[in-house]
Amino acid sequence: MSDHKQHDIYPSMTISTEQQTQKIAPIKLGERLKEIRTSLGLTLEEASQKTGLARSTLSKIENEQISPTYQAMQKLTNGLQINIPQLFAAPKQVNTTGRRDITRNDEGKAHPTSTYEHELLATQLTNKKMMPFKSLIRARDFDAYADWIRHDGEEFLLVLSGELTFFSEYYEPVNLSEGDSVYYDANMGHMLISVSEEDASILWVTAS
Amino acid sequence: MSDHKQHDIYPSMTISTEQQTQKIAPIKLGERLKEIRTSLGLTLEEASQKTGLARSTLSKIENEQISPTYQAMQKLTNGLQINIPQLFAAPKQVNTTGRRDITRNDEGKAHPTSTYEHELLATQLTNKKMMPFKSLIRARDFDAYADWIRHDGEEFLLVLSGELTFFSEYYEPVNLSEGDSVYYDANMGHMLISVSEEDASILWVTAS
DNA sequence: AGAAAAAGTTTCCAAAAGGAAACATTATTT
DNA sequence: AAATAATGTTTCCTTTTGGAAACTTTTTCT
Repeated sequence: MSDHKQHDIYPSMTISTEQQTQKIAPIKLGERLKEIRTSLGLTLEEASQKTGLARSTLSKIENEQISPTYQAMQKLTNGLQINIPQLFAAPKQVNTTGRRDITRNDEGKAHPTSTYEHELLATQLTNKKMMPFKSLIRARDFDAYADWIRHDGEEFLLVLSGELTFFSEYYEPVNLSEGDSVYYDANMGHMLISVSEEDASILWVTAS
Repeated sequence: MSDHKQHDIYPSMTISTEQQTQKIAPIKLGERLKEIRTSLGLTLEEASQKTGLARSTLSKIENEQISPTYQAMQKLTNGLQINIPQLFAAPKQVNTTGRRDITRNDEGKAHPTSTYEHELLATQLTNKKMMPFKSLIRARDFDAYADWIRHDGEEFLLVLSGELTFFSEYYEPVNLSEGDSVYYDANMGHMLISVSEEDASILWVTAS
């Protein structure tokens, strides 16, 4: 399946693709190292023994007098039991807080396709970890789909009404009724087909 | 609110805490750099201009003949528009695939508390990005809670039946009816109270 | 307070990194 | 296929790093 096609069938992806890019501060390495060392309660001498770097070298790094080589940085991370991103990541992650977005029943952002009728929820918020939406499953037949739907991340769905069949690449098809739910890896091919009289309605939440 | 108390009230956290630790391979820096450079379609000369590092230096780094200094690595990441973790992270993240967990209606894992009656979903799967559960809101009063509920991550909830009031630290209380949904940062204090005759039932999905 | 010990900084030098240019290899053009 | 251009590697040399030890500052003990 081409990427283009995938977007046609699975428009939500363009939205759920909001990547939570790890905030990486171009931090002062020296300061950071000193923070780490002192928070571990280590003296330069102790850190020296743990890392195999000379006491003097550590001092110079902490005071930004030299720029350590990758080799030295590896000794640091190994010796102090931290990973490299930690060395650069600012200690406190930018924990977003205080955001809230209410979506009233049926007042989501419509996004119809040939197979699903999506209603995107919480569209006022960007940079979310999850992308929730309700969908009406229009597809009634396997052939409605060109190919498996496949995309990054994990997906959870809950049947709100009606009945449907959940097809997936590595499992037997399974019928789901109101109240049933599935959690699955979205890069495993999957597709849904309504089997009740009315089109089945589901809640879908994606995270990648 | 003490952490301990929070866990009493909010048992799901112990589960949703499954942290997706970023897999970090102690990778061969040279190989990785070459991968990045070629994938950008750059020659050593072009990369040299973008980064400000000599062509010869880049060559030596790629062939593991020298261990670049932090300074050099900063020039690399700036010039090639990547972030430092990217330089170390193995290119292909361990994309789990093929997992699937069905939870039939009312067959989740019960987890009652004084204020909520949780039914955890998809409990067969570990290391999930999201933690879904249905909850019956038993609380009828503000006082049922010792304090705001607050925890890491983001939360999405959809009212399945009944009516409830959503209290949060920075917003006016708001009433939610069947079909309404909210997305919010979970480290903003929050709590729910049923206001319909029957206890309200909701679907909750947490991601951190 | 003074002595002793511990922690941190600076100096000095050997070892390694980084750059300019020569050299080698691969692709492109005539 | 030879000539040319482009890309990548190696050499040579300067600059910087990293370590041992001297030195300074801070803490602890008498």
